[in-house]
Amino acid sequence: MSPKPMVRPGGRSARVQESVHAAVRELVGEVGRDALTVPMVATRAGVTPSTIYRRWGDLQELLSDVAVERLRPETDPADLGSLRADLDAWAEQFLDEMASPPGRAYIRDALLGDPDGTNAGRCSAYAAEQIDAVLARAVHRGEPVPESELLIDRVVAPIMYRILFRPGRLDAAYARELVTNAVYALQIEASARPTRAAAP
Amino acid sequence: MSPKPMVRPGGRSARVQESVHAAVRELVGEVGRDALTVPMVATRAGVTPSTIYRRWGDLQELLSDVAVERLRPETDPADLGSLRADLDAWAEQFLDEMASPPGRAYIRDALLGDPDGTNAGRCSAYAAEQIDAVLARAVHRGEPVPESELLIDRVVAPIMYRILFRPGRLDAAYARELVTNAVYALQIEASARPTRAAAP
DNA sequence: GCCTAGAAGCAACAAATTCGCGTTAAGGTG
DNA sequence: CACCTTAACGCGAATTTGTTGCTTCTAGGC
Repeated sequence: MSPKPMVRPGGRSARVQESVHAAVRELVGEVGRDALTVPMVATRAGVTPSTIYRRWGDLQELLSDVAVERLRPETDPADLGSLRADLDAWAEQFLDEMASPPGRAYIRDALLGDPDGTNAGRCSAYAAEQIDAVLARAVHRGEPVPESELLIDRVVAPIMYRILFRPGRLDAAYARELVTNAVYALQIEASARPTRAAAP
Repeated sequence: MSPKPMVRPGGRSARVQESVHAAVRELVGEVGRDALTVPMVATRAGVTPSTIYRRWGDLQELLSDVAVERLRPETDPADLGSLRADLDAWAEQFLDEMASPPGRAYIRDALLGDPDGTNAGRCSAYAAEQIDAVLARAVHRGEPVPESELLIDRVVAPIMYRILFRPGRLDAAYARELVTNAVYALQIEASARPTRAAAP
């Protein structure tokens, strides 16, 4: 389906892939994402359109590819000494990047040209890896930690849902609030199950 | 941008809109969503292609339109006598509909051809309305209720996030779990703080 | 240094999209 | 109720985009 599975790792194929990706990035900056066309990208990349059609199928899958590439976090989450601080910082940065206009565009593109959900899965995996890294450090420090699934449901999901479905704005305070609630749930769980629980 | 904002409410425009929507629904069933083309829809609807291009811009925006129409809930949430029961039932049905293959397809389409987020906003509004209806009934019964924002963050968002980004399955137990946790948070809040009760 | 096969180029073709312009018919007005 | 105004539709030509069969190239294996 996605005609891109195994690009020959080296050689001409790799050069073409890189050249096409670069062309997309340049042209998005120059003429805007909406004015892009496959022939335009092909010309800039110095390849024939049929090459792009054969390898990516259509413009959307190509853009999806490029978008996922850009959504890949390039740095590990900062280590600020405590779970809470790490999560706050990570969530704020995550929200910032994802809710920014280019971030939103990348998310949309990634979902768009993705018939089988591969690219979407990759995006959620990136977030999960970052969270796992933070949790692993906390475990190493001896702190109690929540399930990473809980953090995905309570922090990542609401942010993404609002970005995709709701018009309103998102600020760092919201990210911290989500983290607070998630961690608060942890404290409850840790202290006692029944109705009454200690306040922080 | 979306050339559909003010359709002349009655008369020819309305007939064309209905005819085109119907053509899309029929053809999706007959040839499949991926084989659809604008000229094909136009022929079936008895309209010229340029009409569709002028009014919807492209196939994606048209599909987005049709998808939102289909995502509109057609019935009020059931009244089972308690907040908890109503929420459980609603969440299960919501998950069922959204996570089903056609549901996933509609969600994707709705997001896809939606440059300004109007249609996405409509989707989230549908869910919010349903939840508000459930909450309003609970308030009327004198039950303590959570903010509807909390339910959106804790129940709707995780479901939608998983549908869009994660490969795994979703079952009714997951929906109930989300509701449980959201309502559990309410109990904590209610016991730790004084207020927030009925005021219809 | 050959083979082999996947990938890219080329070119002709088919299909989709855009556009100018004349026509139709909602909805408002006197 | 006849008349106007104008958004929306139809038509067809012009342009652009997407597809396909075949050839040529080259990476990777022997």
